[in-house]
Amino acid sequence: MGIISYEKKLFGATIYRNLYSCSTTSICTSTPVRELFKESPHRVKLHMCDSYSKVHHALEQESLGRPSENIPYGKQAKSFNTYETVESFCQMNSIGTKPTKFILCTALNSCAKTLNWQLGLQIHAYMIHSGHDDNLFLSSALVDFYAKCGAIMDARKVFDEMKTHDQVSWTSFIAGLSQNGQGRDAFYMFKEMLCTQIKPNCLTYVGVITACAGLKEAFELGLSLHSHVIKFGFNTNSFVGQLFNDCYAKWGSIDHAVLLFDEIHERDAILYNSLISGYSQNLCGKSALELFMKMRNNNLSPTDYTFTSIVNACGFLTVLFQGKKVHSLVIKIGSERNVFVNSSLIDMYSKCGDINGACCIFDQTCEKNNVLWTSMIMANAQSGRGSDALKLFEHLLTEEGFIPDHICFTAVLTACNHAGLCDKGIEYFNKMRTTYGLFPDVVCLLS
DNA sequence: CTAGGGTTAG
Repeated sequence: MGIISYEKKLFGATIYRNLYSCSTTSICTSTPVRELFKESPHRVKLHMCDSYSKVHHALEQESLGRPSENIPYGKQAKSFNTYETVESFCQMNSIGTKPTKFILCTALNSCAKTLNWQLGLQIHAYMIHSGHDDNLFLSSALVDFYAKCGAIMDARKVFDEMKTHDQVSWTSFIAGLSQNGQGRDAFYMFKEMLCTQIKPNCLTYVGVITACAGLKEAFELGLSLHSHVIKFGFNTNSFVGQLFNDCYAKWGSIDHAVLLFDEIHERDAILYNSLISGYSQNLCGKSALELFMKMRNNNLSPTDYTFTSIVNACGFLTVLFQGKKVHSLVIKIGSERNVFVNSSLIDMYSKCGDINGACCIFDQTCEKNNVLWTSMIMANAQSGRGSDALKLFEHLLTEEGFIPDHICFTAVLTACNHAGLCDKGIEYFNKMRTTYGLFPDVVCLLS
């Protein structure tokens, strides 16, 4: 891993920076910008820039790409605006206009949404350079930016260095911790916030509930949070209601989830998706299908999320006719390229015994990933095509740089079992530990 | 004139 150095200019400020590789891991281990400003030859230096033409060129080479086609339909318009914001900002920069704190705030917000790490860093640099770094709005936006880019340590540093905190900065940081898998810390920060004068609002609750949903002792914490929410009257907020709905479904209390669902009167597609997924994950396929019909009767258009869960339910119920009907709707709505939907479809077709249907979906999917590949290996394995499954697996290893996980090995071992290739199975079982560092339980081999 | 939120697959 070599050291890559780069030079960036923004509004007359030049940043020199050394990075260990430009992969996303550098984001997590990055040095906070403020540190980089210390005068040191190998660190960042700030001085006046004489050529603005270089700026635009440098920025063009960065991650200012267009949003990919995978962005969910509903979010696309918003996302384009965000990209346009970044572009206008860069144009402003190239003609030498100085940005105001309002513009910086909007641009930083767009950087957070589009994960534009390089530009966000430069804005932070400019904030320090121009004395905007104690602005509450900008600091909150910065906390959000770092957290969204996965640099939670940097987010914490910005948060800690703020002179005063308000509702938004607390909420941004709590949400950031939660999004970075530090649910426990998010919960502690929430408790700390309750000790201050700043009162939480519904967005704060969204952050802390999401955090709590991923924890081991979630149920206990969730119940106390829920009573807290009811006490302060936030239970009528549809976001908060939906999250609890989701939590109860995740914890297996599907009855609780249904009660909550009935209490919410303004039901949007996401709320339906959430309960349909809850039914599907709790193996209540029939209820999932019924709710799906209800959703359609209410003129709510199904999304990729809906299809993924409902196809899953069809697979569980092994209702091929229903499954095919949903599949045609998938094509009609235009979700046939979504990798989540297609993994579910492959699984559904194979569970219903239609291996050719599964193969068709697999062949038609342009952007494949580990889960989709594993679905296809499993589909072959369970349809008695053990050797096809292994052929696919070997092809992926040699041609596609595929790194299998333990679920994939379960599929491979199932294939060996069905094809009667006991020796091969033991060979893979050993490879699992030696080559991939996966520690299987013996059940894997026995299956 | 500027900031923060929810749902999906093997």
